[in-house]
Order: sequence, then structure tokens, then C-alpha cells
Amino acid sequence: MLTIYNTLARAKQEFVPIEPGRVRMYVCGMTVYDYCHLGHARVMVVFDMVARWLRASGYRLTYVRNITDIDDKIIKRAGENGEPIRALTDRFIAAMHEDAEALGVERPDHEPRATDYVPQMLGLVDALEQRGLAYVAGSRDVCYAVRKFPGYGRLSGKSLEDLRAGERVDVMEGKNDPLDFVLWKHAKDDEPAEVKWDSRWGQGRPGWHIECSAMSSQLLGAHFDIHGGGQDLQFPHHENEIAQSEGAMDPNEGGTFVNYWMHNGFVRVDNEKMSKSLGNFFTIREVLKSYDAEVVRFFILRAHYRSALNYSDAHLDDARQALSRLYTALKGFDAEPRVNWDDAYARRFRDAMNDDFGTPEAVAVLFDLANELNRTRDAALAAQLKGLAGILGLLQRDPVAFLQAVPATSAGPAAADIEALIAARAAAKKAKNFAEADRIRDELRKHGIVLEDSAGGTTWRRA
RNA sequence: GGCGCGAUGGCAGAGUGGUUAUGCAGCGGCCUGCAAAGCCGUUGACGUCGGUUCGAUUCCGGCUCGCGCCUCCA
Repeated sequence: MLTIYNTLARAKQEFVPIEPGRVRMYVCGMTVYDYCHLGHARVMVVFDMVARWLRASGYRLTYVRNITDIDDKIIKRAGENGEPIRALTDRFIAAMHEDAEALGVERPDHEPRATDYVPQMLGLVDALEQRGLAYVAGSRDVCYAVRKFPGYGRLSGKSLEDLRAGERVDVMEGKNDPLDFVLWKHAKDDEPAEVKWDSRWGQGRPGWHIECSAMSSQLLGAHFDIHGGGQDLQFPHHENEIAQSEGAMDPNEGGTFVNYWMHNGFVRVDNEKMSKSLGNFFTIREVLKSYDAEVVRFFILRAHYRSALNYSDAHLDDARQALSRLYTALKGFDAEPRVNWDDAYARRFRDAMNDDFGTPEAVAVLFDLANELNRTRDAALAAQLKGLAGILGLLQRDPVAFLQAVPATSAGPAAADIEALIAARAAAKKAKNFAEADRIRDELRKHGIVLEDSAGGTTWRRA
């Protein structure tokens, strides 16, 4: 039985899908005006893991992760670059796909682009206006009247009184209430034609929040099972999505927009949230210059998805060492991944994953398995290890290839040169010239190459 | 100011009302020409003050510290 920590309930709950055997999941994706950073990597990896586990559990899953390709920052960036918006967003979508693929993140079933769903957004705004939840503000923007939606604040645990809008931010002129948010932004003269859509409120473009309500209902229906995203989206974004989606429903039908809300924790740097605005972010591609992408994935998955995750080189080094141990255990086996669910390790793994996606415990099971594999060298255990790890998207490569992989930036010695030195050392060893053999080994060690002698000969790996 | 989350051994990071994960690092041993890897053993922890309990790191409350949201943000 799967339990999920539901932000809406602030507790773990048994997961019961709306339709037996079928799961519909929507995750808020990226705004594509720049390269993805490690915070984005975490969302992608975490919900990829969730998707994999749901499928491994036998559910038929439809997974949607959207792309925001229209908003203020995109318009600004395109203007700065002097390029069309579409060129900018296409470029960064391609980059995002490269990053995701490197991290072993499978493509969601749908990756809707906001600009392809403007008619659906307008339909929602229309419905909201008809139900008296939307109005045209003095700025000519169409806004949502937050006070008219009874459950506002339920997800984030904030009451309208607590929010005290205006405390930190200047209130936008023309809104009835400071907390009201924009559904449809009225076009400005200096904006490019590319960001103007016709509507019965005049030319304009969608507000950010309405995008997700429109795309999710179009692709998953008005009610679905799981909605995910980073913790920072809890308020106001997800709160607003609920207000929009439930507010636009036929009052006679009503019902709950989403049953389970999942939020992953932040990636931090020096104990502070990694973010664009703080400027303390590392892009995925930057990190991948010095670390193997699987190490980054392992680093993310060895922590629980809801906890904060501190990023540093030292921690990635540590993750790399740990992952090497797993691959080392698999060395020498040409194992096909195969899970035997009757086995005690597999059961522990499953219990861990079913407990709100407990990947730290699941990873611990992998290490226990590796330990027994090292002792017994039993091929069935190797298949089991590779099978369970595969559910997490780990350990599917050739072990030697992983252990010898070179980070993109540090150009270590070529494999052929290393092999030549190993041969020379073997000759020296045979002649009992241990001083020379050790000299060669020390020489290679200086270049980050570690030699390992065994009965079958000498192998090497990158330190 | 309001709301929320957290504090675990040198580091990372789970978990549990009593037997105290997992990884890295350390220490001792086995293996090895010597190493490395691996194996065996081992040191070491639950912020603080109270309460509940036969027993609390685990439950409850106060305090301290850290972080996040209340603005765009994964």
C-alpha cells in the first residue's frame, strides 16, 4: 500500500486513485528563459522517480509536466537578446531536454507548452467571469476575486487575514483586493506582437497561474490524482490553481481539483535556497562538467524528496564514492536487471518506496544487497541489485564504463596510455622489480587513476 | 509581523517508545610483494529545559538556533 504525504492534509495518506489502476499526475515544469539549475534538476528527478515507482507498482500513469513559454521574464530576456520569443524558448526547451536526458529523466507523456493552450485559458477565464469570480480591473487586466472563493488558503495554510498583502509588496493599482491575481494581462503597446492574443477583453496574454489550470484539465481532466512541484509553488501558484480550477467548475458538479499535492524540498547552497533571484545557482550543465550525471541523480535520490538538500562539491564527491561502491559490486557481472519481489531485499525496497517514496531507505537496501553480493558473488543478487536500482534509474550502465568515465573538463590520461603503463607494470612485477611497479602505480595515481590488482589481472578506475 | 518546516555521530542522511539504518571518513584485522578493492570487527549521535512513561533521540510543551513562504521562483 502506497502512502503519500499530501500537503493539503499535512500528513501521509493512503493513496487511492480516482480510477482504479490508473493515475493522472501533473507537475509544474520550467519557465524556459535560461538553463535549468540544480533546483530544477531536483523536481525533474524526483517526479521521474515518482512516475517510475507508480509504473513499477502496476499503475497505468499519465504524467504531464508543462512548459511555461510565455511570461514577463521571457519577454524581457528575448528583448535583451534581440531575438524572437519563440527562438528563445525553443532553444531553452532543447537545452532542458538535454539536461533531463543526461540525468536519466524519462520524458513525461505530455509536455504542453502554454502558448498552445491559450484558447483553453480564455475558456477558463470566461467561466470564472460568468461565476462572478473574475472581474476587469482598473488596469484592464482580468483579475481573480480571491475573497469570493471560500477555500482560498487551504493548501498553503494561510488565511486571507494572515496574508496581509501589501506588507512586503506594493499593491497593484486597480485591483479590488491586494490578494487578487491576474488571469489575463492586458497588452501593452511596447510589447511585441508575438505576445498578444485576441480575447473578448481585448488583446493580451495569460497570467501565469491560469496556464497550469488550463493545461492540466485539458490533458488530465478537471479532477486528477497527483499534482507536484517545488515547495515554493505552494503559495501562491498552487493555491491559485485550486481557486481557478475549482472555481470554474459547474457548481452543480463541483468536486476536488486534485487529491494529492506533493512538494519537493529545495536545493540549498550554504544553507540558503538556490534560486535565480539570489544568484547562488549552479546550472545542471555546469555541474555535469565535473560530475557524472548519474552521480547527481544519486545525490538527489539518496535524500528524501521533501527534505532540504545542501549542494556542495564535497557532497557530490561523497555521492560519487558511494555510487562507485555499488558499481564496483556489479563489476564482473553481465547482469540483466531482474527483480524477484519475493526476496527480502525487494520487499524492504518496496516497503520503503511505498512509505512516501522513501528513497534513502531504498538506497540503503541497495547497499546491503551490494554487501551480500560482494560476499557471495551470486549472479542472481547482481540481477536483483540492478533490477531494483533500475527502478530508481540507477546502475544501468556497464560498471567499468562508469568507474572509468572521465568528467568532461578534466582530461585525464587516455585509456590506451593507461593500459600501456599497466602492461609495463605487469612486466616489472613479473621481474620482481616492485620499485618500478610501484613507481608506475604512483605515477598513475597522481593523474587520478587507481589500480586494482586481482587474480584475474589489473583493472583501473578514476579516483 | 503572520504561517510553516527543521535541529541525529567528523561529514552526508534515514528511522525508531526499549534491540540504536546506510554511505563517506577513522581505527584494528584478513587478503596483497606492498597497495587498492573487498570482507570481518570497531569508535562515535540523537540542540536545550521540562512533562508523560517502567523506559524518549522517538510523544507533548517551553526555549534557542537555522531555513522557507507571505513578490517572480522548482
